[in-house]
Amino acid sequence: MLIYTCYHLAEGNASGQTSPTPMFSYTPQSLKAELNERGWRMTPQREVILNVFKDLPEGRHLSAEDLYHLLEEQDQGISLSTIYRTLKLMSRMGILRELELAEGHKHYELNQPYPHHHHHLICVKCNKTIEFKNDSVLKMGIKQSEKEGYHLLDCQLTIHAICPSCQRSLLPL
Amino acid sequence: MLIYTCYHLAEGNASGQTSPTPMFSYTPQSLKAELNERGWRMTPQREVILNVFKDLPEGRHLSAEDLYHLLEEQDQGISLSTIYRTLKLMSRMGILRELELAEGHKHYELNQPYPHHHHHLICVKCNKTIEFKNDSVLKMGIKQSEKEGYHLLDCQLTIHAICPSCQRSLLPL
DNA sequence: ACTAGACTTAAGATTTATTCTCAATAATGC
DNA sequence: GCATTATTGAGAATAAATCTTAAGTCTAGT
Repeated sequence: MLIYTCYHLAEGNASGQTSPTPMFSYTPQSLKAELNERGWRMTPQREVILNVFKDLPEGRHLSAEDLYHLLEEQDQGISLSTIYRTLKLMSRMGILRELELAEGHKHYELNQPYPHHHHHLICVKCNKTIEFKNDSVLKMGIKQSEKEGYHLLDCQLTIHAICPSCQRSLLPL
Repeated sequence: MLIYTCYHLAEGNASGQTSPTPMFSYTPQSLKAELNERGWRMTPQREVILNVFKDLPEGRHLSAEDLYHLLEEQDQGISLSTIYRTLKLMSRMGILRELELAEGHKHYELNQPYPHHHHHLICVKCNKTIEFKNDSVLKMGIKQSEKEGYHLLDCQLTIHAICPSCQRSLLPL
């Protein structure tokens, strides 16, 4: 069920790993399998949330509130506590990545493997965000975590900067 | 007063830039100069906070609360609002970098230029954090922000992973 | 299938980091 | 020096995220 793993990029994939494979494309079935393996359970809520992220167009990401309202509109309402718990769970499993983009709250997106894996360039003034890809960054993340014996979940290069139009603007900060 | 700028790493430094130089070593004097240039003011509180970070050993980083208590102990107490305002200001100026390490709150450290610039590998279970250096990541950050015409402030590769001992542990999540 | 037991959910209260408000203070430019 | 205006301090206010608890539901084992 392993579709693309980012390890394809690594030279000496030291695999043999039994623990969850990072940056892997999940289906409801594989999610259930992995949850059960750890004594956890699949629930309709978890499936709904996984599917929302799988259907999200590339480059879209959601906050907990966003997801809550989106599901409410679709009459698939899930409580906010469950949303928060599930986002955290799926991030820790490597299914979602937690993004710290604009101020104040986290956003989530599917943790896509190579070649969809990408990074963010953020304007600290207007919060405009540009996504960009860079395979060598991912390679270095893999190398570094292997070197320390860590099991990679996510690897993101975040660049804080000031965009051209904000450089021109006279607004403070 | 420019000591090291990370642009030394870049090939075609397109400088001529008048706006604040990123990843530059600040002194109270240069901070005052830059504040005044923008119509802002130097204050004793800002100087105290800058100095705390300059005196911090490499690898140490502080939360707003940490800084508040540290200054309280040194009888240089500064109000929490001012702490928060100053940390944000200095991050936006590129003096400090905002780190999203453990859960729940931000940490700050001096935004050191090459060759002190570094990244973080974080265990999502125990929050153990390893710093590592990688010049090419910085180079790519510079390249990417130049390409988009952004003015670089900070560039950090954050790797979320599970450390060896947490891989062995049976604890949930 | 059925059942027991453990995990999960919903709802709302609660916590905690961070921002906001506003009067008093102090840095800056003239 | 002085007027102007940014900044501070104190506490109130906000907002994201977590916790609590009872009720519901998934899973493994019979």
